[in-house]
Amino acid sequence: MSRATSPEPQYLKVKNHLREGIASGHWVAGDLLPSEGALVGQFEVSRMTVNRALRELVQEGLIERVQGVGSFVAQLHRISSTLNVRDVHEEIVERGGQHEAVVHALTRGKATPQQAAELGLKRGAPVFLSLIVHHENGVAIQCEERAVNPACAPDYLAQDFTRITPTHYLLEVAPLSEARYMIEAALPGEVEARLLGINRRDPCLVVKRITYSRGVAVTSVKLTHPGVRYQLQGSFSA
Amino acid sequence: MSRATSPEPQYLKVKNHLREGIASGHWVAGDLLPSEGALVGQFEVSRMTVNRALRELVQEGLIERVQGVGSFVAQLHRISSTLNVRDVHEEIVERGGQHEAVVHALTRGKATPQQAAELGLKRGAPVFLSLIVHHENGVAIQCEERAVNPACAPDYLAQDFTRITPTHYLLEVAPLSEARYMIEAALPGEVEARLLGINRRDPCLVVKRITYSRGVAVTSVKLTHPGVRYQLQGSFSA
DNA sequence: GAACTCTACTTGTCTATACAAGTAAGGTCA
DNA sequence: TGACCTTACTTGTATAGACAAGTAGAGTTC
Repeated sequence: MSRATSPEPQYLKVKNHLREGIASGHWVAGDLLPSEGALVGQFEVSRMTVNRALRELVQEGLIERVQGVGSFVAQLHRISSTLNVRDVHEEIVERGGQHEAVVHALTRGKATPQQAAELGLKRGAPVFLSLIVHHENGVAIQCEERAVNPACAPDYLAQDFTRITPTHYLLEVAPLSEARYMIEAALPGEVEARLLGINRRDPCLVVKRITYSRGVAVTSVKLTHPGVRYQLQGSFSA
Repeated sequence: MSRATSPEPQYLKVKNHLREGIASGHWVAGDLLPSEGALVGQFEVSRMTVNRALRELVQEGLIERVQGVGSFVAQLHRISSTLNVRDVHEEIVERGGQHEAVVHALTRGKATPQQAAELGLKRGAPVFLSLIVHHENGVAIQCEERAVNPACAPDYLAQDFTRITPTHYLLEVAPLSEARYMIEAALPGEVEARLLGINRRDPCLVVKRITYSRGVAVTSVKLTHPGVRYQLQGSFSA
């Protein structure tokens, strides 16, 4: 091998050795892996280096370790992956498309019982509401219905959401600490169908999300996408 | 508990200090964080300990580091989360429900062009096909249409899929190394509608997934769920 | 002004060592 | 047999020091 590229760090050698052994089936789920001491001897590196490799494999979910016992190949019976629920603006721009947002409503309202429950407010308490449709190259691809906790974003109603998305603005105002989401297929309501320019019998992919900042619910949002024009997709490697 | 809790490790103190500073907005996205040397002085620990804290924060996506420059608060403008695409059996059992699988087809067939492309086979090459409907407490909640690469699971057709799910079996036979998935809303085909006992106008949540083992495509599957009875959901904290 | 060098500071990796804490197995003793 | 102790081995954490590699800015030279 030429020395042009920087040499692979030692801890990566150990890590890759174990990763390949697991991927190839040399060790299968539940198997006991070599101890740190054994790997130190095999690779002639210090224990800290081996330890780093093993710790990172734990963080990646590939192995499990038990103090006093050993390291084992993790059970991989759940397929877990990173799904990015992205800011629609970034997503469109990344695809090379043109993003346009149309603000259909931006008002103060009273919390419905559901909104109150989601945001941790009292029924009828004031909330900020927005209804925005996002277009990609002129085609509507997302209807965004949002309720915002006024305490977290007092200036929400003064923003120009044709220039910055609510997602983006809220992440700046209230740092994200936690989120809950739900994905389902549903038929659009009358409003959504009209705004998206689709038939009421066309299936839609609906993402509902509540985001929290420092334990306080900031906003709940319902994103409705025409099923034929929008897919969530991703990939991962374990 | 009468026993005193073990003292918090030093690296966690550093980590939590930074995490709280970011969560509270003391540092916002893009800000320069204290250098390793500064944290060493502040916490009176060794540089390796500080380094571990910072490396783990990188792996968690909270900060970014540039050699020779410094450590910065990461831009958190994409909400990223771990979505578990679970084995339907585990999922139902965990909810306390009763799982039943009905095998409607389990045969050898010839790869359609799409199946061939997905599995990396030639058009018309032999593939194993299965069509299974999963019920929860007697109600159909998932229609599983699967094509399997015979080279990866030669005994696929001999399995009893009323006792073990294909997902579970295939994960045992071919260790998972990579997966691609796609989630969309769509109307069911005639077969899916009949098997799920729903109307052809009822929206469905469709998950398509191709899984790989050691770089070889093992199986492609289309999971159709009645929109009204099934949701993907999850949560995460950053 | 432009190109260059030097320096200070940063992160990236690695070592040798140390002690703590948890587990398992074997031996001892009542 | 059963309770206890010892021992060997494992992982978890922490240290002080070292060198490599990358960056930015100040100063120097042309």
